[in-house]
Amino acid sequence: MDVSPSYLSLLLIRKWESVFSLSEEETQAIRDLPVHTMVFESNQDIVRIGDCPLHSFLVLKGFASSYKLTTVGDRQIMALHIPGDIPDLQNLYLKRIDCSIVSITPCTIGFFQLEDLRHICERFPRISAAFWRETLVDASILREWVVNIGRRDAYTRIAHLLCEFLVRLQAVGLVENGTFHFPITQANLADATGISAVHMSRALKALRENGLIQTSRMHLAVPDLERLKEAGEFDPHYLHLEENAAAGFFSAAGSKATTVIDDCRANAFRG
Amino acid sequence: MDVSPSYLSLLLIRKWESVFSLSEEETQAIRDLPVHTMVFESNQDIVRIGDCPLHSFLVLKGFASSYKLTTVGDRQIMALHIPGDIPDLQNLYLKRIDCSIVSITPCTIGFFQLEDLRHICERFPRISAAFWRETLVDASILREWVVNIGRRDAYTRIAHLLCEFLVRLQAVGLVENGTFHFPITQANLADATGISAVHMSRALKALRENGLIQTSRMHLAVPDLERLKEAGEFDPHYLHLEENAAAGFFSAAGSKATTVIDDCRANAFRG
DNA sequence: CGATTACTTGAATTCACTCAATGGCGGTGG
DNA sequence: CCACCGCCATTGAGTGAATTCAAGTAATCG
Repeated sequence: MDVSPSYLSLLLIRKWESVFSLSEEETQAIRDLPVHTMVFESNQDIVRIGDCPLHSFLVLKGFASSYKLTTVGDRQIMALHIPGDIPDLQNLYLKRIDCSIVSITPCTIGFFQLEDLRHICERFPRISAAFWRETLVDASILREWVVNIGRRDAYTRIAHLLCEFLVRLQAVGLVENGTFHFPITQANLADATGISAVHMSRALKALRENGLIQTSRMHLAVPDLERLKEAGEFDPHYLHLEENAAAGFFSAAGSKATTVIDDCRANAFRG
Repeated sequence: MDVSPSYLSLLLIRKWESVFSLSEEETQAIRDLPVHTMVFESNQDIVRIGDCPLHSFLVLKGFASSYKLTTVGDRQIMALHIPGDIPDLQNLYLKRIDCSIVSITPCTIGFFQLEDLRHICERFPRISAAFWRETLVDASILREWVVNIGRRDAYTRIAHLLCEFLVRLQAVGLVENGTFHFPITQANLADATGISAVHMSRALKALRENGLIQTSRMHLAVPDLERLKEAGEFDPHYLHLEENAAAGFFSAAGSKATTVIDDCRANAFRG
């Protein structure tokens, strides 16, 4: 599949209009953002810790993760990125990249210049706020991860992570009947939850035996989301979805707001 | 001690000028931000999870922490806040507060209206960027916390936390000869590192016996920071300090940049 | 001075880890 | 088409780090 640059902007616009209704001029500015598409294999570093960033990128297809290595060589994943995410948006105003980002499945990535983005943010406060908000939601997810890893046992922790993943995928239309494409190894899940790969296998088995999940090679099914939420102590508030009322941040909002381009949604991510 | 509103703005200005050099107009806008000062006892909630925020606040004196409770009642602290921090800046563009913030020592707090802040950010892109950057650094710290809690053992984890605390305090001039005011209970430290209070006691003892730290009731001394850094696998890059070069984000920077008001620094926080 | 809170220490337990071996699946190449 | 290799997942056994429970000490405060 090929992905046109203009399609990229649709993704961004769609994502935000639930929160900020953008004017014609604003959406046009986003459309004009030059984007360069690239495809990655699994397990390829997209950006590396310590580098000085000139670009940022949007995930169009596939999953990626942010991670760091300890001096002992252990790996910790601190974020999972799904289509529609801008995993390294934080680099917009940070000089050095503080964590590496790697594709965990084959990925289609849209790169753009940070400088271009900074210019847009300077000119359009509302777009700036929309991007800013993205990074704030990411931080909120990180806070929940700290709680999850710090205070919940492996079983609960994994249930929580899977709930989060499902709900986020749902928000971009990648879940059907509680089932979604899930080509993520147990080793990756272990690195994301701070447990060992062996224990991950055992805990997943327990979740399976309790009927909370069904796993196949490439897919994961959640027959009863409510039960999984309960098992994972999952409360979706921290994801800050469905906050359309937040549009009120700019009460005297600009000119004519664009209507959503809805049909870009469903077909978008599915391969 | 009393803290004048104008003093608050000095704090902010000082903090940022190392990264963004602000124009007269911009510093004035910050000075004009109406601020309301308030004093809190230890262990008082300053903001509560679930509320809809209208204000944000700056820590002027004392320490605070962001936390959440699990359904079992366990507590996890996901951020420690020191003077100069704006702990809930994330609420600027999030509708609901996703974690509570509590004073862990007596605190002097400066409140301001989020609406006022949004207006400033709309008018001054560089101020917006400066605030934004604050939230990005907070997120970077959260990522490191995920690594710390997820992949390091208790001993290393605590050493790391103490290093971070020391380095951050150093940046606002609150450390003398490796010694700083540290009226934080072991229970709080335990909640911040995701271990039990009992184990915290044991691990601190080990750190003491290895000569890495000296504890007294209200103070903590680090005789050899390099050794503690090594023990904690601590690399300060993630704090994104000393990035003055980042001023280059706005190459065609505005009018005449203000000079630092240096003397506001040392006397500021000390009680 | 008694009450409360913070810290320490010991003992037993448990959750999760490491090490190690095995089984399954998918791709590759003879 | 089958044999082989590599990756991933599983399972068992033994270990270990951190937990809970419990008791006791030290410091602080009204």
